[in-house]
Amino acid sequence: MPDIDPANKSMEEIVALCKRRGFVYPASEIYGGINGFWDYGPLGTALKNNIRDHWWKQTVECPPIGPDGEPVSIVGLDSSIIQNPKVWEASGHVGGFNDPMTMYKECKKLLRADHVWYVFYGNPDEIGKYGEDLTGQGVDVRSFFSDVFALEQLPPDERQRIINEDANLKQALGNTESLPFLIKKAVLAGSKEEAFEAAEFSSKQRKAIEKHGAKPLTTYPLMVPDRAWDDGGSLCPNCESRDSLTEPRQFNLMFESYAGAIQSAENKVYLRPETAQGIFLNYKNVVDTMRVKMPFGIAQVGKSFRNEVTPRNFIFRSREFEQMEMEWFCAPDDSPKWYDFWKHERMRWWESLGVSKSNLRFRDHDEDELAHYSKMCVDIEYKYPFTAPGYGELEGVAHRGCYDLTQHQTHSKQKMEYFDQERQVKGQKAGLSKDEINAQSKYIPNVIEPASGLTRGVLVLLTEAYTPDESRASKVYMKFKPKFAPIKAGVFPLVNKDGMPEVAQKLYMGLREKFACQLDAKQSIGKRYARMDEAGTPYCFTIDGETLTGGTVTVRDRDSQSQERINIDKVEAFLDEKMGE
RNA sequence: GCGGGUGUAGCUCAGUGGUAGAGCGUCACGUUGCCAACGUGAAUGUCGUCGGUUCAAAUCCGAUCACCCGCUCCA
Repeated sequence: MPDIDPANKSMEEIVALCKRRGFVYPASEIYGGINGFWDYGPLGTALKNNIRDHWWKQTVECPPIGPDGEPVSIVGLDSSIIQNPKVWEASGHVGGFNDPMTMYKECKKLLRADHVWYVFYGNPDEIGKYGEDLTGQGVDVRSFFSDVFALEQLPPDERQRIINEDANLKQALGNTESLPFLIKKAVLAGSKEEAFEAAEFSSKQRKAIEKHGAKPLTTYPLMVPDRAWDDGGSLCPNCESRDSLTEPRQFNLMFESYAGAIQSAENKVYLRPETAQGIFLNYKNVVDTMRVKMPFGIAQVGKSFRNEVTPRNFIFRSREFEQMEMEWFCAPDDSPKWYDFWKHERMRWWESLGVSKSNLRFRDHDEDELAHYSKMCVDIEYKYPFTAPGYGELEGVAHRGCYDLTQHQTHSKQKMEYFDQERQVKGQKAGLSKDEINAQSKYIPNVIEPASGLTRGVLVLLTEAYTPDESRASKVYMKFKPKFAPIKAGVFPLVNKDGMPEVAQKLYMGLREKFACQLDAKQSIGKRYARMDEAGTPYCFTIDGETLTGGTVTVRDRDSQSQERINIDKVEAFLDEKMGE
């Protein structure tokens, strides 16, 4: 029984085999490579295409049966990588996710600046020198903090009254994502405990603050995310050194380019960081032209681009990668049912690729790590050699609510509402009022998004297939499920004479019309088997003396290395059957 | 971004200042009777790149790039 635990597989050896056998090459290698990019060789391309085709077939052409016993309906799409830049403003990718990073000079710990809280010691005049638009909402920081500190002196009831009357404060408090909201809520609360409650700090944030709180602070420490000042009273949660933060650096996570020959701010465009937005952009087109009705899905496979801070771990995190995403549109009140359905459906799908159950798991996201768009999210994780005994993300199934369509409705001024006629009819039959019927049948759909990394899928199948075996000549073989193997069969004359090559040639010519296969008469039979083991070819057909007299060939099984004889006329049917399994 | 490590033939690696090496693989020819058999022969390198020191650099120094490990990030 081969060892299937990725913890015992060496990433380095997998990378070496990938190069040696033409699965994955370093990109632009002859120029010294380029950080974060990889090229897929002939076998890697075949493997990737096999996974992609299977996903497309199982998602678009032959989708599963839904939880109600009805077949689900999903259509395909191939949207442009470059879209109107407003798309990324609406989606929140511009602005919201250019995470600034900051580092403690003392201990070299790197942090996301918005995960750092800065502690002020309470003198509004001091703070005044940072007078700038801290809030991003046109609120001058000097007067803002003066206001806040003035408020702090007042009894809670009085504070609340003033906030209610102050349009500026109200506005700041209106946006729950905004910085002033957190600050003000924290400051205006009556105690530290209350501040935590009021500011709705997550457990993680709380912990960081608690650590600061161990130091002598004023009664109401101000936790200001998103900004660093060299003299701003910061305290490293790691080494507890004071005031040693560097200026936050802007990390631009989207690739930029210019549409048109002249580079200027007006024609700046972005390479998409996810395929999903292309689907949302065409949601209306699909509804209007494809006779789809709720619930339904739109699927897309394609390249995406992210300027990862640290591309690492082979093709696991590269800056150019490929996604297989499906956006499932449904009525809001049906969304938990579909979230649950797709969560389990996607896990089944990965298992159907031959990935061991023991190497896969679900991981539900904590509330405080959810993305801006997401209500619920679960990752399907795989135990990669470089994460083992831990796991790393392979696919995310996110409940995106109506976030994206609402955003696009707001930004584009195009109606994204769906009128659900089935619900209308149902309402009429139930004798509901017109208003009630409208309320139930008019809605912006909710979206469940199973988004998997195709290139991560390649990595998983490579890892999963990689099987060291000291007992065989190649010392290792790639145990792909036959359906996904880049080469399905080898055809070998046992020796290159006595009419065997001619028979092998004939068999090969027939098979190649249907299967990716290779004819090989060179060198010893053992070498040929060994080569096929490393390429992961599941079956090898060998023409020997008996073929010439009895019309049978041997089939050599990659995994067991055992042989059986079958009639040469049955080879195609044999492969057909094995590929279907 | 930081710290550590590595970089020599397709792969694995030896080579600590004096002519660029081995094993495996690849290719050709011969052989072959089911698991990298054997014989003969062949191709393959700006020693990651750039610069410096030196009569002389794969080797010493500096910079840079890529990969690996750890930290960190990953919408």
